[in-house]
Amino acid sequence: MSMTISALAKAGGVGVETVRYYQRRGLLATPERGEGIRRYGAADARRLAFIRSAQGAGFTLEQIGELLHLDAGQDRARARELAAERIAALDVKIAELQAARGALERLARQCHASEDGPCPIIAAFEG
Amino acid sequence: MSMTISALAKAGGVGVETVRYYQRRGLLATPERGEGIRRYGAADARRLAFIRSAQGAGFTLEQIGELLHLDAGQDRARARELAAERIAALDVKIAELQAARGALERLARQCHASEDGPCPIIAAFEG
DNA sequence: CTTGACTCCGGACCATGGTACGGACCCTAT
DNA sequence: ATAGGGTCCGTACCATGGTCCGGAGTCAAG
Repeated sequence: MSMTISALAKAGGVGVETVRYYQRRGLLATPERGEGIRRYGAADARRLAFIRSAQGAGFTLEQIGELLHLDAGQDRARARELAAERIAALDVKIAELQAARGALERLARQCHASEDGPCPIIAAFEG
Repeated sequence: MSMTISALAKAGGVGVETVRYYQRRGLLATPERGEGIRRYGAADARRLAFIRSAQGAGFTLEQIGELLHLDAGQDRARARELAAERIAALDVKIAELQAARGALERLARQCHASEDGPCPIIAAFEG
């Protein structure tokens, strides 16, 4: 079960350059090249999936690096701490976005309702 | 009611350099300097507030520039279009963040519950 | 009328997360 | 064995949204 870098990239849904970038960042290992080309395995694919998944949860690559170096259970307290921080940050962000969404929707409706005078969408932000 | 650039920046809760950056981007006007220093007025402050506010709603500076050039009611259809696009994008983003939050919280609880074996927070992302 | 703070301006620099380039090498099918 | 694609690697570049720098000019208080 060994892949080339492009197979790994495809498996992770990223470009080859992105894999190489993650290697430079220390997020993915760079296997030895045994007289030829580097070969990647299932562990690399899982790690890449982890990175994309954690990224989807809003972790930065730096935080993901830390998570990765926590090395599966060695420091669960720290992992939980990072998770808690992230949850709090997500709560703030979600609330912000919901507020923005509500405001925008209200404005779009107002704009639709009155065809004359200044556009409420533009006017409203100025307050 | 005239301000210096730093008063304007302070009023908008940004740094002087940010004001100057917005001027370069064409988001804020650069008043004439009548034999001396540039002076800013309430209109500039409102415009700056608009920018920050729209930014809070997730618009990029480029989109804000477009909004601004729509010039208060000249093209309400386009303004509504931009708002609708933004609302849709916000919905997607909010859903993503909520999913991430749920997953993280579940994992943190699991991690707390079982002190041995691999840390679920780390293990889970690998799926 | 000098001193210290503020302003002006162009250009360089920063962080984040990649993406592209180019020459050398390797691998596989024909 | 040779053509084509894929890989390797360093380096440069990209977009976004700023942030800082240095030298010259300006302004207000003492």
